[in-house]
Amino acid sequence: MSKEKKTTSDSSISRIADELDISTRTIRFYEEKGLIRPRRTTGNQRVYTPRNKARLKLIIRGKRFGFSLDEIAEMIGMADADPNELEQIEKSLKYGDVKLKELRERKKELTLLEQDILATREKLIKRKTELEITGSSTTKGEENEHC
Amino acid sequence: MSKEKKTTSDSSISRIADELDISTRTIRFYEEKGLIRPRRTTGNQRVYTPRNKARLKLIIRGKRFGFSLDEIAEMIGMADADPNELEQIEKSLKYGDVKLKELRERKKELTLLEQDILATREKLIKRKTELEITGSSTTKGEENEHC
DNA sequence: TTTACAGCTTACGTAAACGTTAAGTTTTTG
DNA sequence: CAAAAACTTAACGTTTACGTAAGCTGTAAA
Repeated sequence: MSKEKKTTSDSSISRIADELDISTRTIRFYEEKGLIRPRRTTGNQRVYTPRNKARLKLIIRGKRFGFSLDEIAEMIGMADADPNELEQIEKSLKYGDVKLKELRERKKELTLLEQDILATREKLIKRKTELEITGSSTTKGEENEHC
Repeated sequence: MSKEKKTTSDSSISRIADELDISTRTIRFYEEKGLIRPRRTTGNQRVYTPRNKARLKLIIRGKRFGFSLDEIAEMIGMADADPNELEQIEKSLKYGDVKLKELRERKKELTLLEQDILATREKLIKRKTELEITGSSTTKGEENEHC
């Protein structure tokens, strides 16, 4: 009976773009790639539900970890994938598991990267202190290698 | 007195490429960008020390987190930056700190992403179970939205 | 020594992920 | 109701991060 829900929280593409700090072009691009599929008004303009917005956030988050859009698509499921197809569900599940593993791998690497940066930091500070103490005439040798 | 060290562990570009599972082109490209600067033989061929190799690993690791090569360069320091320049050191330190913060931010988001995928997983499993129980005639309504 | 392979530089090609007009439609607002 | 703001599709432009091929040189093995 109540088919049209003016949920108020639904918003236009530019509002969403503002809120998520991305361009409208980017949002449309993600739609082109099949990552989202917002409803349209009678005038063919895009309408985004909070659900759609959450999905966009998810995409953005995935991107920050170096995943390509294609990878993200497979991770969170294409917007036009039929959720009634068992086969499709199985596939998504399997892919999700693989990605979870990858994700945890990266979690470890993240720590390693952090340590690398910290190590570089230490060396820089040491070198800095050296320079500050010895004044400025310490051009010993021609060792041109550093971290 | 002993200037030339044939450290045996030093290796050619193709060996390194193999070991790190990247192309020689990629390695040369990183050099073009100023990220590494290996020594050369008298015949002008590139020689990579373990140190150089470690640096490459670091670059690769950074890339896996969606950092651009330019960002990585600033994070770990350009290969041709003069380490005697105090100003340069200060700059690198500051940038490193910024990146450390970013990195920790991402660490948190990584967990969020993980949870998102787990949530999707749960829903998929639920849906799957539903489908398996009801046989195949559950086209209730036209709810065409999903995670 | 010769030959074949690995490496070097130079340079054009390409895919991904948008940016940027352009030209027309819809919706909002004075 | 008409102007202005927001939206639409379409298409070409741009940057990043390499791929690939050409043409030459150095180097290891027969």
